[in-house]
Amino acid sequence: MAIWIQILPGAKDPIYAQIVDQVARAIANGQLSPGDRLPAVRTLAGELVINPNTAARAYTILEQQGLVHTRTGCGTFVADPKLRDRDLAQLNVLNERIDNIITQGINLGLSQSELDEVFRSRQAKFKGRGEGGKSKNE
Amino acid sequence: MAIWIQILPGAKDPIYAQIVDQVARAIANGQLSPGDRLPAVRTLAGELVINPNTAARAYTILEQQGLVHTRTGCGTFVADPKLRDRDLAQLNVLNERIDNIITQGINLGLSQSELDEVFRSRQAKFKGRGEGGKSKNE
Amino acid sequence: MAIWIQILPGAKDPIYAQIVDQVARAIANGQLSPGDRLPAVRTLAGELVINPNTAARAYTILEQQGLVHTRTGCGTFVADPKLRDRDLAQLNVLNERIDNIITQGINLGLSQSELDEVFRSRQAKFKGRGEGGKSKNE
Amino acid sequence: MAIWIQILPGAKDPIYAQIVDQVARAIANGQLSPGDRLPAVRTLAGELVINPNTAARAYTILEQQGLVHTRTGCGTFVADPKLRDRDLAQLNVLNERIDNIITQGINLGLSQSELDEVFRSRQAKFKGRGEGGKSKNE
DNA sequence: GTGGTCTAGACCACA
DNA sequence: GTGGTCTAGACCACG
Repeated sequence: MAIWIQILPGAKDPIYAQIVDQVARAIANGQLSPGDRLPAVRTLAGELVINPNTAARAYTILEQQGLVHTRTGCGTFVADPKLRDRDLAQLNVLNERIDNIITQGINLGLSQSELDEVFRSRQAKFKGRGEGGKSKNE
Repeated sequence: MAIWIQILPGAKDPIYAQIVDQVARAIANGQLSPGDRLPAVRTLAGELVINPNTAARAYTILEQQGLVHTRTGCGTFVADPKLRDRDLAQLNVLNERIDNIITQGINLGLSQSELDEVFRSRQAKFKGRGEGGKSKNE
Repeated sequence: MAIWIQILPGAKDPIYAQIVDQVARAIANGQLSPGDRLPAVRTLAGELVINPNTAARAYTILEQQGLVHTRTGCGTFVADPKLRDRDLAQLNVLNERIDNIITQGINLGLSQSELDEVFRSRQAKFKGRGEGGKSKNE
Repeated sequence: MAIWIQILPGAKDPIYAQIVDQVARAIANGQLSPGDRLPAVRTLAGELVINPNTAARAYTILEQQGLVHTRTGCGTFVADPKLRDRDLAQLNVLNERIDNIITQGINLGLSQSELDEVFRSRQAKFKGRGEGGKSKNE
């Protein structure tokens, strides 16, 4: 698997955040599975033509989020979901972000049913994981 | 109506963005209606103890988003939703943000049905507007 | 208040971690109170004769831990304890660290009562905060 | 007794440190008694699927700490506690680590009594050794 | 070869 | 002036 991460130079998000987003999304939709190895920091930096520090920063954040685990001298790997700690603070962040989206949707003129439909259609693209029962108490 | 905008010291968003968010949300859930007048820039800046430039920047962004319109010498008013045109670029931004939320939810361990439930419960808090007729063809 | 942080060049902990530890300790024992301003990144870096990036990294970690909040263009301030999220994952880390300490103490030849006495004597030096009732449900 | 050491993929500590910690803890709580033989370096490395150098490094550190002694050609054995001398430098390290724990506990919102209770409850799990006579003057 | 740390110095957004 | 981001390039610990 080559490197599928893309950096948009004109984006408002900083480079390291773009990497974090794309890796997180790949994990969420199953393109990356637990145990999969991410490209080495220097490799990724070389491919994307960015500084290795910037790539390393993205990996550090992913590790803090519990999505990957890193072993010096060995590499960076997608973490096992069973080992991820559920962070209540992150759930609050999620609620806040959902409210912001609903706000934007309404002010864009979408009705509630339209917004709901949009949400479901986007969600349908994440069939790789997430369904199949409450993972909360596993 | 006094000023109900709150600047949170621990927030990650810059002050001007917090103002934009809260005004947009107030419009979305009906706390602010079309034609309502926003406090003057100087008034707002005085109440929140912030730099007037910061307050002015927030109003500028709200105007760019088409949520308010400003009459020099008169004040700033909530815009009429019928006059807002749906910006395709903004819809793309919305889709992008929805994908980010779904990603975060899944990686937090929520199933699709759980995530859907969370989305609906947050949406229920925006009863002021949004439902009651497709605004698509207005 | 001048800068009281000290960097030990021969320490095993990296510089940024030493700063984090000392600021966290100052907050814990009341030398720093909520709302107090930390020295600017560049100021601290200049005083300690380290790179500004290293100082900034320490502040970033303190912010992630919820001990300080940072406002670009304004500075870095000790956070209000009431606004700090209680992180269950951090409690697990705490338990792990306590087990490590007890292990080290026992293998050093201390009896349980001796170890207990040591713990209490160190704890007595943190009278600034922490006592006065369960802060859990406030 | 088979090998009970576990390498956790998500741990922040390097592999050799994880081995040191677990052996030290097993000695502290009595799972390993003086004279017990540790698995050979090659055996341990084979079972844990790690580099033999890594396993050897762990044993070297344990020997430097005085917790085990190695007889070339014979094996590695848990040392007799009577032969361990208390290292003043190590006691200072212990105090430093205790201070760090108290700091973290207070900043997590625990009161002194709560923190004390946590410490005692963890300590109760180390009943195998440590109590039953001041080892101070041995 | 892997990631982690540090330095040096630049540019930008925010207030 | 504040912190945030990025680059360039060096050194070290781990395996």
